Amino acid sequence: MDSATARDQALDAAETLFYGRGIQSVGMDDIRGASGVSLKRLYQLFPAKEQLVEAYLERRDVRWRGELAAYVEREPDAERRILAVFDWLQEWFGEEGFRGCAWINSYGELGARSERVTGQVRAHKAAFREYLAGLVADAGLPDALTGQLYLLAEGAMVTAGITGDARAGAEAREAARSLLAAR
Amino acid sequence: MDSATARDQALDAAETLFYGRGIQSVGMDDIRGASGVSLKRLYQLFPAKEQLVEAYLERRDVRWRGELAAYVEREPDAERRILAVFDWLQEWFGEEGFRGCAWINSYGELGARSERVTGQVRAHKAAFREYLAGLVADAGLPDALTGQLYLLAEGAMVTAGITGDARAGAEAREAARSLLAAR
DNA sequence: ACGGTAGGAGAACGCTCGTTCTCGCGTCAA
DNA sequence: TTGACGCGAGAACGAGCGTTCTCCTACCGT
Repeated sequence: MDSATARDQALDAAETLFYGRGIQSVGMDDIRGASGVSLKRLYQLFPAKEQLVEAYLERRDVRWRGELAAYVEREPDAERRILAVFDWLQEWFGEEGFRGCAWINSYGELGARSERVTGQVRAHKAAFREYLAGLVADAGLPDALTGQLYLLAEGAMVTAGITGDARAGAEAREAARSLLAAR
Repeated sequence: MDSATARDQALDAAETLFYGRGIQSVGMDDIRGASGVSLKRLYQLFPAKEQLVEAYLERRDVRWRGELAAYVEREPDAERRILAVFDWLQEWFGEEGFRGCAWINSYGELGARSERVTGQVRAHKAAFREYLAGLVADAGLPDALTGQLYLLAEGAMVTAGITGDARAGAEAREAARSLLAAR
């Protein structure tokens, strides 16, 4: 097995386990068992657990935002694209194994202890907000809407995670529609 | 020192440390050091750490909702009371040592592992939502608004926690005002 | 005064887990 | 063929921590 595939398998296992059970309750040995990558190899690829955590969050960030953008781009109308964000969230909430936003959860778990994790969470959230800002600008809407839509999305993610109920997505979409209609 | 004050001091220390540094990174020994309550006494009062965590969340829940309600009640107008919720959130966000919502953070840290913590988080959020529902009903507004306002509040809490910026409170208040005006 | 009990300080125990080390095997170049 | 090397399996090490135990002191009723 070459380094690249070992890295991929390690990250696949890390993502499944960290997201599903939390970061602190997953040991490096669990990663080894789930990935088939030996401890020695794991520590060659990621000299410490924290770096595996960072790599997990980074790879997930790229994929998460990519999937969102791909979904939203299927909608041609600029204003409807904003609502498509909430449609996508709702679909995500309904997925098997959904356990809330990985970054919000990671922040709750490690934000007080790891600067690097906090940095990654902030970067991810800033990127998502920037993405929303772009959609708002493309629709010719005032930038003040961005923060409001962003808060709705965050509220929906955290609520869907805690209650396990995808209804939060629909409520957020409704609220977003009201805000768009009001301005 | 009698049992009641020992319990109070233990809970005071638990609240400061658990909220400020996360639950898992605070040991029972830290609680002892910060509270002055011996380990033996701690384990008499709370037979396991998880029960101290539960007691911490429960006491904080009562106080948090009490303070919110006391603040909101100072506003006589029913509709403005809803906005007062967001004013209160913003003041909270600006407080020294604010580190986000204790329940959201606890859920991120322990939600995947502790049924009881998950239960407490859900109960707290349900109670907050119910409180909002009461304000909405008192103002003669449609109940559909409740969920939307709730999501704004949750989004503001999680965002203020992650960014450390109280601006989220003002944005949420603005969004709430729009939603109230639209209906 | 004195035996008994509660409580404090902190050592001890056992487990988990991040990280490193050992050992043995297979591979490959010379 | 052989010796160096890479790698996997898993033991080992050391720290942290939840929980319990030991020992000693102080106070209580009689």
